[in-house]
Amino acid sequence: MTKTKPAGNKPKRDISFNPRELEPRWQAKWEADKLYRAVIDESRPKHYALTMLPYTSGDLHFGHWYPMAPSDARARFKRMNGYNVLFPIGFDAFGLPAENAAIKRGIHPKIWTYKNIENMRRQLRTMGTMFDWEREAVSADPEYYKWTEWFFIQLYKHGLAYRKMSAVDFCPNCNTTLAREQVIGENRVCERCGTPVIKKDLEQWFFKTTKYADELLNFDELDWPERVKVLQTNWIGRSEGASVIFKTEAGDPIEIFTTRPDTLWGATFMVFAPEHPLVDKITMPEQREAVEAYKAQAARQSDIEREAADKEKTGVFTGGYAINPVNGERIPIWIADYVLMSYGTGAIMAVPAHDERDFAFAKKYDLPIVEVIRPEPSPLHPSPSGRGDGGEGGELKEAYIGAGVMVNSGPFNGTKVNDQKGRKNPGISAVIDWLEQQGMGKEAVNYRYRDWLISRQRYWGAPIPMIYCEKDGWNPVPEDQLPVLLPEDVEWRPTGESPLKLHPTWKNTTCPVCGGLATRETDTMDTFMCSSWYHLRYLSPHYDKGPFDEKEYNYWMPVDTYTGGIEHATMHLLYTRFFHKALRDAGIVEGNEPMLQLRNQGIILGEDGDKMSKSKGNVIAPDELVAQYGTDALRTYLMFAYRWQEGGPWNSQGIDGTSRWLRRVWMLFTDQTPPGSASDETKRTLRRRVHQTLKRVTHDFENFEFNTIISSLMELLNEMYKAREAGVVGSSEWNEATEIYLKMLAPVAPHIAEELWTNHLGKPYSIHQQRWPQVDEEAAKEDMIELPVQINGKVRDRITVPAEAGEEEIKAAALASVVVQKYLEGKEPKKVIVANKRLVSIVV
RNA sequence: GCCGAAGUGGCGGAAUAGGCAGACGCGCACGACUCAAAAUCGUGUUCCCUCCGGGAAUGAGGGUUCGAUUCCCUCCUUCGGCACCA
Repeated sequence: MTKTKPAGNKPKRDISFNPRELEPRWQAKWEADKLYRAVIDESRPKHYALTMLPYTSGDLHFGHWYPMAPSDARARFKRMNGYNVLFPIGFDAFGLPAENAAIKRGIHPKIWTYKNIENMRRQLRTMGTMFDWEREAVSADPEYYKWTEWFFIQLYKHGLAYRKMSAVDFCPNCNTTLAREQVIGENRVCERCGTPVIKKDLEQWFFKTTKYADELLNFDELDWPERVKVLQTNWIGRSEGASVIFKTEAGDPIEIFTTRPDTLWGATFMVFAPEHPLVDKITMPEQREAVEAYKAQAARQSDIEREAADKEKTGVFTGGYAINPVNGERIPIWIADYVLMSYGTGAIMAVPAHDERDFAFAKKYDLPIVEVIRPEPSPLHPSPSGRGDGGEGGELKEAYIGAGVMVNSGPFNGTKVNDQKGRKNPGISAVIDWLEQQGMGKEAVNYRYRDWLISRQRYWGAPIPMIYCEKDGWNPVPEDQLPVLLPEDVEWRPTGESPLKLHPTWKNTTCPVCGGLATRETDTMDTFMCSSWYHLRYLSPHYDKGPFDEKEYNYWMPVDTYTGGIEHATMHLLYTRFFHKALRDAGIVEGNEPMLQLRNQGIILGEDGDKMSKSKGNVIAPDELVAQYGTDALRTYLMFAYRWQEGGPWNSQGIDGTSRWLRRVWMLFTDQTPPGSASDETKRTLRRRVHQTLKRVTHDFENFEFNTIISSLMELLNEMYKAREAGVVGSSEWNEATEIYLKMLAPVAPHIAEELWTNHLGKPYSIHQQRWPQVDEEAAKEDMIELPVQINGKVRDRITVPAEAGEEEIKAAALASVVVQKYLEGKEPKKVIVANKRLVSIVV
């Protein structure tokens, strides 16, 4: 046979491609062979790839597939690159839906949860992931939550868990208190159920997350998305300033926090939150009635009403006065609901001339306004801004917030103030130093961040292992008595009250200190506590001498790559960082951060562009699609169709594209094509394309650019079809191409790659134990390069030159072009630029 | 109001370091195969014009540059977060 004619070379088609048959077959074999078992191997570098564990809702949907399948592909890629990869999975198994099912349908949460886990395990297996199932951990197993309880006790012993009475967020639908992070948006709704939360005064357990506020703001060791870092930074809300002690006329100290100590001389009144403890003491008899009425009204209002920024300010005078320490002025004390007890000290100095809120308040109640920062006249603004008549002594029209010079400020007159915060502002810095010398105040930092409220008035969670005794107060359950098991014989009230409270005997116990009668804490822990350390439990899920086996910890931790949704930026991702730092200080773990690299996937929307939800009827069920197209097609669709970090709407026709591609891969590898006699040039070109693709795919895997991995593989497949037509089959280049192609395919479509590798190419099982191929840089290089030639910015011609041609050579070739000559009309070009050997630009 | 991200064909999206805009795929159109359809294969597919050839175009406007999707400024739109935070 000489030149292979396409027509005479119709390959015999193997139409046996049947993912529904081959996928389960390989899944069973891999599992039987323990192919993905991850065990410590000091001879290889480790890679801990973690994806957020699913809640046991009972059904795996695209919200699970989308982070997991591409993460699996990347974990497989890492494994082929010589890493010993740990890619575990488990279940976040405590939580309210289980309890709601119990209330509604009378199924015990434990039964509901574990039945769901069974189904989810089955679904997860159909995904074809390399999860090491022997490391599976379930947070509702006593062998797991024993250690959740143990961690609580360790935090308690290190002073990081405490109990306090305060006004807390309460979800009336979920019937439990919530952490501040779990109250979402300006409507202040419950993170789980969307019900607006209310405030309640309750005594609850907290973790001292604020102790780590500053450290949590430091992301130096983290390769995390900028977005997450910004969200966490804003959430913590650090502001720098000073704390200053004012005094009441009776001499009681009033501590305030201010970011503008440079405006202290302009404080013309003070405002307390209505709940401030000093209010009763300073209120004069004549004002008592009005103050009480105002307090009552503020208490009745919801937080949403009260915190609405555009609401007109209201307040009442207490009759009491304070002394401004910097100038001895006697200034009135008001109460107003725009001052919140929950931020700072619940009391402020009001500087109406330089704060919008204070200005509005002063205008409304006709309180004095004293200017203490005067803008410096500039050529652009000859008259100081904010003034009604532009002149000295004129009335301010609005608060002036900007830079200027201090006036009416005693020793600081003439000091410059810029618009920076804290010590970066010379005026603020000078005043802080002075306050400290005078003993009137000190430099201070305030945070928006609050301590983590951990108590939940629910049954289906890890019990808080604390015991209350009339005599000895609160004490932890002795560690040798852990776990405090959830009782199973409980009754459900439709009201949602915790069955632990109602259980007749469970809460009765003995005091670990005096041995007398005592009661258990009946609240359970926030489930975010369980998920704050699950990555540690995966290390040794059945270990019973501690939460994890140190040998495993030392080898695998920290997590190298963490994937999951951004919705947890200020919840789970902040909690788990806090948790790790707290454990570090308790001497339990090492290192400052638990997860070094984080990547967030986007969201797959319904075909209509809306969020997938049962009520909208736009949910796409993975189970049906696996049955129809096979797992490989589904995995590759999810990688190909979107920028992974962004997501987008589901397109049911899109999956035909990847399904077709895999079929074409199958055809190319299974067609019986007789060897041909392709030209050396054809073989060389094929080899070049293979190594160029390999280079690109390798790069894209590292960078989570899954969509271009698939498109590169599609392009190469098209090239390979052309090369086959040109008779390249039978050459060493062809054999190399097929081998490299399947290795590149293996992480994304593990089943078809294995079938073709083992059963059609007859290579040694398993492709998933092969090494990732090396890029041959020489082979990837082009011999000849084509350069566009621009004349005055427009492409007019193309020239082909040897890849190693120098700039002068390229210039000469460009100027020799007939087309270029035509445009030059015999004139000399003004400029000829050869840009990075990618383009020639001629200016005439 | 403040902070952040993003705007590219009918659609999803590509475009090392400022260098050929629209790769790859979906959809659509036409053709081949077929009695027919599906599947498959092939060709075409940003828009406009006088269709040889030329012009315009990456949310809008301006700037830097031989050259801008990419850098700078102003603005618009969408999405996300925070919000009386002293």
